[in-house]
Amino acid sequence: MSALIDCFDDINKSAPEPIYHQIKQAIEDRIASGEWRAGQKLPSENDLVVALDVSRMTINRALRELTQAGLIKRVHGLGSFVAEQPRHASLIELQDIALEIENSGASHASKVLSLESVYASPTVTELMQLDEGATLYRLRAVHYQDELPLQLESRYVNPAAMPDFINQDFTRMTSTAYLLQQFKPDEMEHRVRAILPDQQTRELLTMADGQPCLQLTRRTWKDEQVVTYVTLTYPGDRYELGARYATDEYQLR
Amino acid sequence: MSALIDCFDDINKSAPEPIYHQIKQAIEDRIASGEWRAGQKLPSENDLVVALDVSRMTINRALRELTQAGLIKRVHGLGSFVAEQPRHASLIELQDIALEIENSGASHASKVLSLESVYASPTVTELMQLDEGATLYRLRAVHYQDELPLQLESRYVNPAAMPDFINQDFTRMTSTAYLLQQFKPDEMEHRVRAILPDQQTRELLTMADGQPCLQLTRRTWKDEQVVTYVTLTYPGDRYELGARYATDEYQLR
DNA sequence: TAGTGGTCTAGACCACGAC
DNA sequence: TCGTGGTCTAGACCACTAC
Repeated sequence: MSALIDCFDDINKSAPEPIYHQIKQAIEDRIASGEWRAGQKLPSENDLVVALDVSRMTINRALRELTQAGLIKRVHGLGSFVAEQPRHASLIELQDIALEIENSGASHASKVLSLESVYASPTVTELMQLDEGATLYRLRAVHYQDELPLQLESRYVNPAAMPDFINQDFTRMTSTAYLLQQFKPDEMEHRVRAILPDQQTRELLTMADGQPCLQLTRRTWKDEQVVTYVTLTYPGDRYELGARYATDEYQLR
Repeated sequence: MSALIDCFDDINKSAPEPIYHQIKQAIEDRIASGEWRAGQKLPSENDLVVALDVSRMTINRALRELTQAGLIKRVHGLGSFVAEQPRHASLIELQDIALEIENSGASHASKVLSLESVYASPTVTELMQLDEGATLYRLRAVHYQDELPLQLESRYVNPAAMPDFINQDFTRMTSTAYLLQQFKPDEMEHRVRAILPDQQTRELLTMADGQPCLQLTRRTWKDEQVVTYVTLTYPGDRYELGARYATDEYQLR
């Protein structure tokens, strides 16, 4: 067990970051990197108390929150284990389309249709809580899964929050990857609809006549400000959104 | 402040239910009942320590988890407050369609098309993790918003988990309300698609030709067992799914 | 019986917000 | 300055699991 514990050298008790948070992060990293595999037993709370020289309550909080996040499973009397299935929850998580496609074993490519500065329409002004006459960055792009178009992205970005957005090369990195690297949203809103695409959308997604699209719109906030408003349109016969999770983490009504 | 606190008489330290959980429940109840309104200040942790005669760590855990659940907001140095907007998150929460419709100010009605015991098809057998040749309860119903059909419900229920399901009168209570009253799911899975409805579905939902449907399928687990598998089909032009939430509560990747 | 996690206590120090 | 929440400690008792 000591080999598992040695790697916690990076806990710094005098850092501004709370200790329980450092512990969570360290464990998350080890699971994400594959160093700790699904089903593997974690060090016990007492092991960690000794190894890290912190109180058991602190360890307990870190492990409890990891359980709530679905990363580990705990069994009373037995121990803590890396969770079997990392839940896939694209409905409620921000996931980079490129990663999503590549994780499924396919190859991702994208084509930027336009990246420009535009005046906000009244609708967008309201949705993004802007002042009248504001300018916005607008990106339109198509994402391909193995040569087949899978997603049409139409994104507005608030220049006040992301001034460099317009200078990026989004053929090299997706807009989602760029934005996630720039900020962590405080709040998100998702809406999902079934629509009939207009002719342009149908052509961009190479869809047959009469086929429906799944359309997801998302707004994200940072510091009470709408940073980005994006509409993602998918061919109905090639894509579905999904989410699976333990219900402890959510409020039922 | 004492008036706020008096109502916590129902905390029982020797009950099997953990104290922090009883406190959470008591506060949830008061918010749900409207007794505590949005924006209202809660008693401070120290107030509650004195009033309930429990340790501050216990109070803190209850309030912290309520914060994670989005029911209250806490401001360092200021206090705890009932959250402004009860998030609407029908994408990730189980919500009774009748309540959802009535909360929007419309009237709800439903028609039961069939409620019967059937042999599980191979597909359903796999989706519900059953043994071959198992029998299931199946409910088909249409839900109306102000006379206009809004949802077609096609539900399979595991009789091993819910033996009395087939004896209920689902014209008086929705299946969701019944099931939520019977159990709290451990785990849920959602999938969302855009589809073209078949003719029967189109007629049941009184939809125009060529219009798409939004289709949500959901499986819920209790004790490692699939309890119910439901397909909810909505007219694409009359319904959208939505969710808004603080991102603290979720894992980003 | 020994090891595990679940919960709880009674203190403590600190940073933040309002005054 | 005072009251607030954020975090942490060093113990404790208990229930569960495996042996």
